[in-house]
Amino acid sequence: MPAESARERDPERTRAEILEVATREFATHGYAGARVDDMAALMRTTKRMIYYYFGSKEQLFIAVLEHAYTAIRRAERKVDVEGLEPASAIRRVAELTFDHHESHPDFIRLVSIENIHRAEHMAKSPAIAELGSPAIDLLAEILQRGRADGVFRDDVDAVDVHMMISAFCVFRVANRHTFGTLFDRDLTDPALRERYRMMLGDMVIDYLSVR
Amino acid sequence: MPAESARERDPERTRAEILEVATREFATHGYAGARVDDMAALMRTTKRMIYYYFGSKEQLFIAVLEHAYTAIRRAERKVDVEGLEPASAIRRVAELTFDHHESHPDFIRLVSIENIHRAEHMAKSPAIAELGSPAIDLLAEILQRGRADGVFRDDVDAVDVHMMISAFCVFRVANRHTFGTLFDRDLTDPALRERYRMMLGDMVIDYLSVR
Amino acid sequence: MPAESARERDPERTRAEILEVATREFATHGYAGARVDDMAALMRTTKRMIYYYFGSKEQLFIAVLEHAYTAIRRAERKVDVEGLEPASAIRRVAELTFDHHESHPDFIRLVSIENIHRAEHMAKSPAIAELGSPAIDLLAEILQRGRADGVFRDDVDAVDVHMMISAFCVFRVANRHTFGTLFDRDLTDPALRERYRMMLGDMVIDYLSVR
Amino acid sequence: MPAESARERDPERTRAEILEVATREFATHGYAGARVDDMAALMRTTKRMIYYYFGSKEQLFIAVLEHAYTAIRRAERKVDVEGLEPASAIRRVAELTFDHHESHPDFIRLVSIENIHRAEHMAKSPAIAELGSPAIDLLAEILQRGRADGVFRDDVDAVDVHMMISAFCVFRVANRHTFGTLFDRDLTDPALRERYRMMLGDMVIDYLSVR
DNA sequence: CATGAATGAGTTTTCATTCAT
DNA sequence: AATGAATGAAAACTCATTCAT
Repeated sequence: MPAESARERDPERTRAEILEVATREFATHGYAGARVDDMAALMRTTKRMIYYYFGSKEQLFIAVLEHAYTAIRRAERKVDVEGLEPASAIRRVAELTFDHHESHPDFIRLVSIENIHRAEHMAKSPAIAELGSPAIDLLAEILQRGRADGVFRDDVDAVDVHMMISAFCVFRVANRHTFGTLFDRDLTDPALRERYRMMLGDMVIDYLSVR
Repeated sequence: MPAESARERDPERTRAEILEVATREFATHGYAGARVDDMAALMRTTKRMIYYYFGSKEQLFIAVLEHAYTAIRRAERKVDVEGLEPASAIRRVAELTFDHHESHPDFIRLVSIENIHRAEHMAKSPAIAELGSPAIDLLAEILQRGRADGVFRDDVDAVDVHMMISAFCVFRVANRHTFGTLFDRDLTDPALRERYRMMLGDMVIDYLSVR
Repeated sequence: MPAESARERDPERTRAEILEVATREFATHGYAGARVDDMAALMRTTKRMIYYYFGSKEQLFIAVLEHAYTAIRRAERKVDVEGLEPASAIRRVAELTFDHHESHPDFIRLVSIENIHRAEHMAKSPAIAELGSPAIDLLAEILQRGRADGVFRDDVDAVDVHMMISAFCVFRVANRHTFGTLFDRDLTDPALRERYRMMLGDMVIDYLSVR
Repeated sequence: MPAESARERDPERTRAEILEVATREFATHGYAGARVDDMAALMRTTKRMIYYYFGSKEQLFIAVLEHAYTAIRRAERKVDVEGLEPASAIRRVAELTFDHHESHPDFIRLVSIENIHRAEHMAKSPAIAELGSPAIDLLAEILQRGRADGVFRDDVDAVDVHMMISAFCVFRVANRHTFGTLFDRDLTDPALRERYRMMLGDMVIDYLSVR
């Protein structure tokens, strides 16, 4: 067994640390604004390792995106709406998205950044495409139930609902800085969290429900 | 009639051209990713003039933000909801935002970019703060009317409604690339435009209306 | 009589103002460090005038030097040592230099700056050469008297004495910053002025006097 | 034996070479007048390395100052006046300063330059402050001996004497260009060196000695 | 696996000077 | 006599990436 030196000899852990630091740096400064040197300075390993494991700044960014999307897809797969009536089920899916974005602001920022770059990096990642979209599948299923029950309108599909939910959740986190500056309201103020969480659910349900 | 020489003597025009090209470049590549050299190459004037008029890349970006926000605030001030009942008035405000974002994708991108930078540039611009928020004022007025008529719920304020509207409009444009890649739906497809425009109005009205 | 516009129509005064501002800026920042733009910003007239009157940054600097040297030579010509015995006369010349340097720190700085540039600008100015050196002439005369009286040593000439005096006076002002930082003594502290003034006189007289 | 390749792998040597070239360039052209590009052109390494090792032009200049002051302080610590009577000891210290300045004109120029900048760079260097002032300590000790012997006046301290010595030595080197131009005497002419060296000693001793 | 040193090509910024009016 | 706009050349500084060990 090798001596426990300061320098890692654990490839998995080294890779994970690079990914973690890179996620933070890309999310904080954007793709072009992030510095490979700065990342290296924040690691126990050296800059050379970033290239050793990931090849280039761009590939590192792609890996960061893959990692972030894998996490949210995993969370989506865990939602359990069994036994819930359609409206409550939709609300639960919406709240899961709300909560995930609340607790993963870096993910939101990475998505904004990737949109600035027209999703060009994501397009290079087969891994992300392969993740599928559990939330869409789930929403589709709930919508169908709701329509069968006659409680949901039938001119809207799962992708639309997902868009509506995401728009609300993403905006609250992604645009909080300009919004807060312009309208003097911190959308992520913990004191307002429950209120916005409920507003989201109401908004989606009110829209979907046949009156 | 003056010859169209390389050497302009029209400061207003020079300034305006710089601002126009800079808006495009910043919107396209982000703050860090935009290149002052590239901007210069796209102008009739030279890079030196950018510094002559704006002092630095950062101040240029601030000027670009000011210009963009001035435009949307001006549009907001022009909305006329006189004679409309509250629900229709709200819908009109929502549609104005929808239309402005539809026709100013660069503005949306600049806002995303500025959020990546935590609104730090905007904070340095007194001009933006002084623009006020005509949309908020207008929404507040309509909401009050609606509540007086007993048709709107009373646990939501103008800033909330503005957020709800903006979230939908901004997301559709700002996140269309990742959304399109992941869910295979182009949110800005002209064929879908009317549908989303109506969805937005319905969403806001359904949410606001007392049942 | 022309209207009293903000813009000068008094060439002499414009020239004088440029020279005054330029002296300050060159003295403050050095030759390379001084900025033509900054000078212009500190004037009532514009940058173009600097070129109109002086042709270039270098010629402006030369004019500044000429102006400064003219002033000290004029002061030197005014010293009156008639009726004073040699030692007192020498002391008076030394004190004149001391006082002039005390009250013209910008001159000292310009001289330091010109030495950094190996006196290359001064060499281009016939005007400075034509000023002569009243102090040297005066010192030569006093030295001769002193030697004739048998009170002064005879292995030293006027240029040496001038050097000795200048070294003391110039160093005190020119090197006060590094000296003050390193040895925690402000050589230009007004409280120490009389002391150093006397030290200078004693030093020169003690050295010159035959024991 | 390693080949003399363009790509050095000897950081100590690289750093030393940068410092050496930078000293020359700053001393020759002043702080603002020195060009980082020019320095790079004079090295085996590239401009990028200057920033790699020193971070900025200013920090490079500070390092140059530190290096220069370290050298003179080291020389001062080596003076040995044991067994010498006070007057001879003082003379030896003065001559050491004279000789060091004679052989380090770049140092003198750097000090002039730093004074043009009001010692602002030096102030940022803790290293320089920590060097202490061996010459002052030594002079203090000799002065005390001389006063105890009744041969030295007692109204002058070590800092004053150091100033007097430095003024003479520094002026001769620092101001030789303007002085030479104006009075047609090259103060650093080798033929005059012994004469000025003796003049300095005489000057200090004559001044200090009780008659 | 791991590393500190090194680098070419670019990136922002500055500056003395000149032009058209 | 005077001016605001304009500029080419150069300056400081940065960055992703690679090399020798």
